[in-house]
Amino acid sequence: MDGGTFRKLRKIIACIPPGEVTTYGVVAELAGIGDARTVGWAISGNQDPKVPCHRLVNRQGFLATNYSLGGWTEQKRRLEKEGIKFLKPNRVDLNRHLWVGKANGTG
DNA sequence: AAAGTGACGCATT
DNA sequence: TAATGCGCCACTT
Repeated sequence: MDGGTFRKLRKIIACIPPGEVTTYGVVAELAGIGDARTVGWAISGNQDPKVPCHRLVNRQGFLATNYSLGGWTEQKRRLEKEGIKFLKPNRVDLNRHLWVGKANGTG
C-alpha cells in the first residue's frame, strides 16, 4: 500500500468536488499514468470515507457495474445525494458534472 | 524475473 | 446494436 501512484490516485479522487463526477481516464491523466484501469484498480479494494470513489464513472458516464460497496445502485444513491443528474438509472450527465480537474478559468 | 489480475478504453467484426 | 480482443500501467504472489 502507500505506493506512489496509488497515493496520487486517491489524492486526485479525493479532490473531486461534491456535485460532480469524473472518469477513470481523467484521474489517470492527472496522476500521470494515462491508464484508466490503474485508477479503478487502485480503489477496487479501498472504500476509504475520504475517497469518494462513487464519483468515478466510465468514459460514457455509466456507473461501475462492480462498485465494491454495493453495486452501481449504491453509487447512484450517493451521487443523487450530491445533486448529480441522471440521464438513465445507470448513467450520469457528464455534460453537466464532468470534472476534469482543471477547476481554473484564467482565460 | 515472470505470471496473474483488474471498478477502463478503443477498434474491429 | 452487440460481443470480442488487445493495450496500457501498477500491484501482488
